[in-house]
Amino acid sequence: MTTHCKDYDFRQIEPKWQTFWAENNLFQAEKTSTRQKYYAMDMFPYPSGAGLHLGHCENYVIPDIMARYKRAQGFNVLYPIGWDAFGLPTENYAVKTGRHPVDVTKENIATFTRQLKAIGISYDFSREINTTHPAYFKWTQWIWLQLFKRGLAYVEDKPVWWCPALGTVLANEEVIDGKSEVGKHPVERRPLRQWVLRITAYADRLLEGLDKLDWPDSTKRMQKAWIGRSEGSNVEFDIDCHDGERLRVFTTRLDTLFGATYMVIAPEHPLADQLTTTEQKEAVAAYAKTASAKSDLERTELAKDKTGVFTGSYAINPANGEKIPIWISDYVLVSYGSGAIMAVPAHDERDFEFAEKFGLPILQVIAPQDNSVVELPYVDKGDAVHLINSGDRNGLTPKEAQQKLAAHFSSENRGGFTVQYKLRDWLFSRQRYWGEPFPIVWVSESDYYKAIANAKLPLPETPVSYTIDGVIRFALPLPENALPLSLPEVSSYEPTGIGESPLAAMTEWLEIWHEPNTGKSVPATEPCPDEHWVLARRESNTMPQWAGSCWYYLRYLDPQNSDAIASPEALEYWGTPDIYVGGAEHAVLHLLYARFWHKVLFDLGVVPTDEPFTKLFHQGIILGEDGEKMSKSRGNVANPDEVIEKYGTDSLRLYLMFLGPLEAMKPWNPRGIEGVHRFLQKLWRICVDSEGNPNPKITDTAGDSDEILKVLHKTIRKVGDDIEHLRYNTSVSQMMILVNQLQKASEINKSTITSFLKVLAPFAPHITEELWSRMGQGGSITTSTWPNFDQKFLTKNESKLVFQINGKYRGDKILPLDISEKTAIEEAKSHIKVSPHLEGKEIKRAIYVPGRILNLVVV
RNA sequence: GCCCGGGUGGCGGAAUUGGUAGACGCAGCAGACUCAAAAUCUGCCGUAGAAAUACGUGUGGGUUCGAGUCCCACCCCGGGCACCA
Repeated sequence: MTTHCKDYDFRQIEPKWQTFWAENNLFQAEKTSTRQKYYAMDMFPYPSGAGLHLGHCENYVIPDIMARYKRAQGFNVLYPIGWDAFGLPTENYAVKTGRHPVDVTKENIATFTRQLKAIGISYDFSREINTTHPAYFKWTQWIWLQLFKRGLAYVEDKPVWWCPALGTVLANEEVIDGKSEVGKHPVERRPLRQWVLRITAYADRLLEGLDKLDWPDSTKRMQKAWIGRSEGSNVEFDIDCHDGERLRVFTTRLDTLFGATYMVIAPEHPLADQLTTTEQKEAVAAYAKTASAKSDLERTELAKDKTGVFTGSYAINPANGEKIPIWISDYVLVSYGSGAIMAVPAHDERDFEFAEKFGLPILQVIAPQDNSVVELPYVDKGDAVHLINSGDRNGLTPKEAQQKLAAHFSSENRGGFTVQYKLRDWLFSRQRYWGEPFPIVWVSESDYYKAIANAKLPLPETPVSYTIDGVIRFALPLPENALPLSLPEVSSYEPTGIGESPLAAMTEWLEIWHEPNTGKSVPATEPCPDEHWVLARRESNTMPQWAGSCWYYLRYLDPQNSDAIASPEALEYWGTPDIYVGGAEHAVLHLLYARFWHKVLFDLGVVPTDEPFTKLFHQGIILGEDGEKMSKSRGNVANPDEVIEKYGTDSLRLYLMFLGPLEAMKPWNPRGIEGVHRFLQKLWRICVDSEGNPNPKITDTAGDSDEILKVLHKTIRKVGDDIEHLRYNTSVSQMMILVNQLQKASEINKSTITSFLKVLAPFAPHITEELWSRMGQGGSITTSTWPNFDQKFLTKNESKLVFQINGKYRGDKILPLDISEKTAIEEAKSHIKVSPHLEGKEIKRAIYVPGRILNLVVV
């Protein structure tokens, strides 16, 4: 079974056991089991051409150790792997090389698979998934259809990032500082027809759900901030000389209404034109033009200086009937609230700045209870302040005033309490080839009604429609049984350069006769096959890369199922991951999107729970030797293949875990790995003599010293405990302490060695398999059970008592735990190092913590 | 600007949550083995000091018999958000 090497030859040992595991399918989860399940998962990789880096290794080793540990604990463990393979880099590479993305993806996956096997990750490869396989994205499309059916998908003209150099649209996250992430080309805003998902309908549930999740606080906070729930009120202002027209604002400070001395609307506000007077037309048009040319970056980060223009119109403050001017400024965002605000310069920093710049009146309406003079803007709103200059509301606290005013306006049909979110609906389409096609076709209004009359389709209550060149088009879903809708073969992945995906040029695929019941199609250039077929145009946009990763944790449960995303039995048994490990960079995007989809699936009755990831862990970043982020340009990149070649993967794994807390940023020290490598060498020599035979000092009959047994059992307990709490670094220390002890021992009982090998196995699975086998143990250490620690070696009846005089350490002594304070003081007095400090002093006070410390306060 | 997280030897990091600061490892020093080197093993390794001892966990204060750990103020580093009314 074993190799025959005399020395620790990891180059022989590691591949040997990797093959053994694969041949014996040791990591396959049982489909059904009476055993308790444990589902470990890491964020599946995007199979790039660059291969694995150390960050990946850390990411995957963390749950691997957990999975191996849980297997040893008797759990039925599911630890799967898949590929998040749609995406721009592959498509760009395909464009550049003229190769098909499918082939490029295949090649990259082969590289990743080889590397993952080389680091000994115990994935169940029989459940491997790939988001670009039609059998997988059939279900991505199916989920999308369910969203569509529930009215959660709609179409909108939205300004998006367009990169002329790349000839494509980019996602927000692909734009950094006004430039494309790839190639650093300038980008600009362009309105394009987009699919949008109504994630805002789930804002409250996404927010509330966070409370019960075992996630890093920082990530929960980020999601909370991203959702940005804000409670306030709507108020509608009448407009002077525009009878019947009202301007609605959202405010969290309704109590300051009397101090609203002007209003501001966003440049894109729908009433902007109407409110602009003839005299102001030119100025407003000029302002709107500059504002729209500004990138988001300029409008937010850089534009500290307020700009704006007067519309010429006035609103009536409903609190006091005052006429107040309506301004246009880009410090008001059209996409939040109603795109208009009431400006209260005395109590809002932004309004204050604007009013100062344009000479608008500033009226203080909130003052401290004692009416002392305060500096403006004054933003306090607690119970220690009250209203002034507010007519009959004077003297109220902000809270009281808000309630009374909201109730008043509500009765007048002029507003009332409401909630706003920062969260925007999710822009869900990309103008790319390499993504999931949308399972809909665009048809005329009459064809739509004709089609739905006889076909059984996942239809929304209100049809989704869109006007192209004055012609209205309706989104007709494909029937579910027509899925998957695959990507057509194209001759070129070259972007069209006109803001459309390469699919838009695939006329044969795009313009079709469509059979609503079956989803069958023929090119529109052919004669219409039958009278109930309709003339249709496919959607040329594709889904973003996030789509496939929104539900992959469900597909792992039952990856071959062709009738459902997974069987109800699998969904019930496996539920959701017990631990999910991945980088913090996905804190709001992937992790929020997946929660949204999961909640929709819960509402549909597809999944039994309403949260996908109950326990989440972010591994830290591995920095370069210089403490900087690893990057090719810095030349500080450590390559895992090279490290494995030099030290073996067990050393790599162990060192990555030993570096420091798993969640911390840690610099890679190429020499540091020698420490853990020596540790494994030492272990090898303890077990194997120079001829390659089992070391004769290990026998079945050897009596271990008390000291060794204590350390062994402490190690068993500590490592188990540390794994459960993801504190692997201190586990490694503890195991080193034990090995240092074992090395000094002249004889060791075999059971001590085998117990220790089991404890080390999750961290260093290859060497432990080899030594397990050389110790004459049968089978695989992978299927052995975790050792129990014996409490009798861990309970102490004596311990070191530390003597302090006035809080300073002066000596210590090993003493029974249960001695009285009096005895302890006697011991201190007779202690050779302690007694001099007591000479001629009076003991004023003694603090005695049995087994720990005796502190004598003397004068 | 706002919200988090963190500052411990030459370095990565431990510290039972208020009880000997520096576990474990890297680097370094000395010794053993060796013709020699590497590897391996043994010992030392916060600063000052011959020692006793004193001083030491970003800075300054405080609470406590006792503070890396708790409280207040400040400095620095990292992350997130950034006109969200």
